[in-house]
Amino acid sequence: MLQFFPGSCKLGEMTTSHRPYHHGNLREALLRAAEAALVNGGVQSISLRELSRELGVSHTSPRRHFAGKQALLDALAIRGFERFDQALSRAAKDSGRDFQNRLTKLTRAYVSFALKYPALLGLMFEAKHRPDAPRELLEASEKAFGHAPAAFTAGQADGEVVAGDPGRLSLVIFAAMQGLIALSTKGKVKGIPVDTLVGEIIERIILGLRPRS
Amino acid sequence: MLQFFPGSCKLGEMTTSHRPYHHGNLREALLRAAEAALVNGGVQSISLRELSRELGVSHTSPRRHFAGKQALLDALAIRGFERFDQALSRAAKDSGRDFQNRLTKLTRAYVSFALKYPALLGLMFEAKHRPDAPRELLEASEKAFGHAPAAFTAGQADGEVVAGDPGRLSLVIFAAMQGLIALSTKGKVKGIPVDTLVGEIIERIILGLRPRS
DNA sequence: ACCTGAACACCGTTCAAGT
DNA sequence: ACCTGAACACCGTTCAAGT
Repeated sequence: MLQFFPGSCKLGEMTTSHRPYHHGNLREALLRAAEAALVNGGVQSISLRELSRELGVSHTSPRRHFAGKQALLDALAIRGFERFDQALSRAAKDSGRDFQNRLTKLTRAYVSFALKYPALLGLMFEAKHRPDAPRELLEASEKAFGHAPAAFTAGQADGEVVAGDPGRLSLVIFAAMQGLIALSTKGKVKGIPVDTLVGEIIERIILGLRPRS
Repeated sequence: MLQFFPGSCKLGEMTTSHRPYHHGNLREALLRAAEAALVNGGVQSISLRELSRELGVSHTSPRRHFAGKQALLDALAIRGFERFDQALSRAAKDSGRDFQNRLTKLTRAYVSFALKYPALLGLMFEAKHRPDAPRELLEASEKAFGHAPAAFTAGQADGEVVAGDPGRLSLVIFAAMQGLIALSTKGKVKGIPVDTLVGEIIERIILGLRPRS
């Protein structure tokens, strides 16, 4: 499954041979192929040799772009966190200032991401929890996970949420969603669509977060 | 690291050779060695050949006890669910009838298990979510996850919990805990001990579960 | 029954060599 | 710079053979 990458051949770098010496953008191609393998057969199915074969390149070529297999997996995770951050940014932007609405939008974006890229999300968490996770990965993760606390800060300003550290309060909702996703298989838990459960859980938790009148 | 297993040599099965032909209880030994490897280096580090080497047995011997590597991992997961179920059973038994207390005990047992056997819990979930997971594994999982719904049923009878399907309501708390564990590394989230967070989250969620007066 | 050794088709990683 | 082929030390799985 060969693919074209827009702008992968820089000006003046065209080669005349039928099988070009340079792949053009091997790094990008490897990441795409690796994600495809991840989706199809899980992390276990990602093999540098197999990826190289698919891309018509020697099995040692990936070494030019990634220090090893783990480095490729980390790069995949970083891209995942960036994509995750974009999805949450959009959700936060599209929602109004109303706390419950904003939290619901944010949460649905989270769950939607998890259902769209389950294997990738698993890889992301695994990578993040590795003791020698690279700094860039941790930064990307922290950026993405900063959206919920921001919503809680706004909610407190509007008197919709009890006082307390926003990061700590938002943990409740994020943890619940993360767990719901972990417990679910293919968008359902015990036959109930996750989307339905999301609404229920948010309502329950928000009731617990409201200031006591 | 050789170990003795009580009762591993059945009566009359003793062999006189220095290096016995029969291992005695290879299945059990493999499972123990596999769990040790899991704890030390993760699922990736479990190798049938390496385990065989450790146990002084040929690398094809595991085949007599497990259909393949996946079967060994599944067996490990089933044992994990059984151990998990025992821990939750004990917690439910030791707690009184008070809903919040019982739920807290149950939840702490869950979190405690997760912190004690993080790699095993990961393996358990992974195994459970595999499309071709064996029936025995799913049964063990369902048994362990039945304790929380039971607590909710009791809570409803005492007027402590809103009406609704217990399994569905308990999902909130189980999901939150599962997620908290997933987000945490080594018992802490952002430097805050998970044990502290458990109490906070349970309180918040229980407020949301109380019937509106 | 239970275990073995050789064989097969894979891995990731290293390294001297090529353009 | 970027890529290659051979080599090394591993895998899981299969299979005919041994006791």
